[in-house]
Amino acid sequence: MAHTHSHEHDLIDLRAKLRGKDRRITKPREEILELLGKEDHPVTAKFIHEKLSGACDLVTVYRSLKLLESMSLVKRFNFGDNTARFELISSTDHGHHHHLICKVCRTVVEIDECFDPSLESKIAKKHGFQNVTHELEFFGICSSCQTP
Amino acid sequence: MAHTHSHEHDLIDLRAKLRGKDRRITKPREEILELLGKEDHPVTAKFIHEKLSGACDLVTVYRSLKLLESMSLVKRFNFGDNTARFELISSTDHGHHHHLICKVCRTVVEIDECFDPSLESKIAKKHGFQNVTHELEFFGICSSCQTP
DNA sequence: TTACTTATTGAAATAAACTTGCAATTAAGT
DNA sequence: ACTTAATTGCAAGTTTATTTCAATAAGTAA
Repeated sequence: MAHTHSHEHDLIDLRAKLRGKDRRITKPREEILELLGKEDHPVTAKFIHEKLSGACDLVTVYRSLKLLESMSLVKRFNFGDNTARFELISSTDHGHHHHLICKVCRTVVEIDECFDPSLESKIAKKHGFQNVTHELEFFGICSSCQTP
Repeated sequence: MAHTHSHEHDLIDLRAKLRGKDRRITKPREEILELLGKEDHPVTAKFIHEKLSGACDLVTVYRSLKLLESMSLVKRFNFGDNTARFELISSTDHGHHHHLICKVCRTVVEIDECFDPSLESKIAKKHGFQNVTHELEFFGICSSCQTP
């Protein structure tokens, strides 16, 4: 999904959001954003660090991702393996979409479909919650991993 | 959901599933199952260990939970905080249900509702996946934590 | 019951993901 | 260019979970 909008635009976003906030545009932040712009699926902090091969410390990757997440430029996903994965938030879906993950080879497919939003408002109303969102991931066995 | 069936029944399940499998019924396994039978929401391994206060080692809790999960007696959930939570699988929903979690106080509500299963089969078919399941959790702000 | 076999446990060490403290660095305003 | 404070790198520390291995105990058979 990340590839659906240019990373020039992400950098503009970054600059706009940082301006007048006692925050700075730094090389690591730009590089991480640029890398995420080229990835089609959520990636781990470790992956980013390795891809950037020494451009910055792993600690800086963690810190930058946390900042970018707090600025709604990046979204954190959880595929149930105790490792956070990060994806650029696209302007088309505002970061709200899901994934289909192969339980065998861990291949990831981006999913556009979602259930009807009325389910969410129904649940919110029933339990007196506000600002209800959801995290949804699908798991299965991809065609390559199916035993005939 | 766990409280919807008696833990006597879980122990029968445990014995039945372990029988003739080179596996043994042990005190830690029985105690963990019994404890889970009393909990209404998923709990962490650490929580179980503390509640059992020295009855067994934390390592044994991890190992037992893994075994119970592999025997489909217990289900693992992920609330996005990099800590696995475990819940007894009830006979009514076979462990398939979801949660609504308050982002502020982390209160958990068990949710019976789910979206139409046709979405899942549609996604499976579209991408050539088999045995597609999903993990879904809702997040929001509970009535107590809403600022007026 | 007792003896035997081996699954299971506890304790310590290890692994992996992530965070924190602090001195050195560097972005950005004047 | 100078100054200030946000940011980085490095080392050390946390937290969650796994592995190794000798000691223990569950199940079986005599």
